[in-house]
Amino acid sequence: MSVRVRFAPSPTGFLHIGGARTALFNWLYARHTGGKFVLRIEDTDAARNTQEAVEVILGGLRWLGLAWDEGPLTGEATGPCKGERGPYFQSQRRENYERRVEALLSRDLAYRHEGAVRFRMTREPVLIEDLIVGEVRRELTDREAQDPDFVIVRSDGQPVFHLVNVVDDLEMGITHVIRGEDHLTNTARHMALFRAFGVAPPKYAHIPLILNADGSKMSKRDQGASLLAYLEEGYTPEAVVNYLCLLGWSPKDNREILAVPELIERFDLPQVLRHNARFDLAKLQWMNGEYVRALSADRFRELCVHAFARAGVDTNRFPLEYVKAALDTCQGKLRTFGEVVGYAGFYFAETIVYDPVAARKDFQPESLARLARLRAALAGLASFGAAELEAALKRVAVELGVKAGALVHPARLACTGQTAGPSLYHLLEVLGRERVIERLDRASSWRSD
RNA sequence: GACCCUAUCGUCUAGUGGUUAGGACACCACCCUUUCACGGUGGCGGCCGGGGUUCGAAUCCCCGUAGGGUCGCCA
Repeated sequence: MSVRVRFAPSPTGFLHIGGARTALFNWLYARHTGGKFVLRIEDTDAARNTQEAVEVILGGLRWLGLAWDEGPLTGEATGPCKGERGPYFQSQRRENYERRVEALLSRDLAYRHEGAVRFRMTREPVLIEDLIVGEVRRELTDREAQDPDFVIVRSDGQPVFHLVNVVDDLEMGITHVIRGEDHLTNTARHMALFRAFGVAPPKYAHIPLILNADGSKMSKRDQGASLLAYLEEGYTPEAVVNYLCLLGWSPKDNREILAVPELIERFDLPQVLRHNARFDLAKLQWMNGEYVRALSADRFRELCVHAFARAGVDTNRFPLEYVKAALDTCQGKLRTFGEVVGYAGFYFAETIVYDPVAARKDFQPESLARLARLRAALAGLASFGAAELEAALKRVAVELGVKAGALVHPARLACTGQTAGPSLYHLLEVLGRERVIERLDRASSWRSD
């Protein structure tokens, strides 16, 4: 039997990082087993579902590179889809639910009550054979013991999650339900529903949840909970995928950096952990840095330009060669592209802002006097290349009887406003004589206040 | 309140009865170096607690404790 898994998000206008990982695990499992990955939109709650909200999900999955074999092609519920088991929007599957509810009603497996339809839930404990958690014997809670039945169609006629989820999984031929552990205890209801429809339930695999750094539940509003935020802050999808994989799954051989083909080859359900994991931004940043460093020069520049554009800096105002040269001095220095704006913004700023603490330290009168000597030397340089600049600076340092650092630090601050940045000599070359002289002159008139 | 899941350095994890409990991130120190980053070397740091089982428990069992989840006419 060929594997069919699905990701079934509700379009809330938001793609949770935990949801993204659920999608990833489903996708990896499908690719690993040669099965199909289905995307189904659970838009039963019409009020808060919009086309844009669906696009957020599609965009997020596409960014991560999680291509679905079946499902919507656009955010429009009545729009084009691929796959033979559609529609893939629950809002378009109304008749399926009605037909199934009728079947249950006719066999007295469900009943009408105050306008709603309720399912006759089994009173017996339900045994769940979970592929990750193992065997779970789910007993009724005290509230359920009083009335185990549950609503499957609301009095307004809208079918409820438990019903639509099961009907769709059944009709779409889903073989493995890989979802968050928050659904584990709901699974008893779902299995009972499958049995009521006369079919064996799919296999279940409940994956642990992703928690905040402090161990609390990561909800929508928490920092870093939105997948989109990582796109916006300049992370690469490869790094996010790699990091997300390592949350709740382990290749078990101490490897950390794993490319997608390798993940597909090695990922499997038995190695999924059983305990929740906390989201560690510092590790993601490190991992992203690993990927950023491995990027080609072209892709690196492209992503830098995007980051600047998002920050409102239009690098197109500058000559292409200048932009390329400027960004090339940042290669290997960044962890995320969001950082490039602060790191290399001085290349594209009219007037730079000095780090106040550094200015008090590096713009002492004696430093400014040395800077004046450096300015004179640089102004007369025949060639403004990094090698010549370095030689000139060191020559001036010798003449002044100071270490190179006594010139390097004030010069860096004067030209970039910062204490950290690209190689000084290279950034001076890129900036060019005119800008450099201009910035050295401006620094010379700096006064503490 | 009831039910379910879980528990190894701060974090992510390896470990499945005998290991000096390993790795990665973070942190600290030193080296490299024009800054930063990278890289290198070293360091700090852990089996939640208590009972068993066993010649021997991080590992198996029980009880606590803690964290998470669920018990909706939300998904």
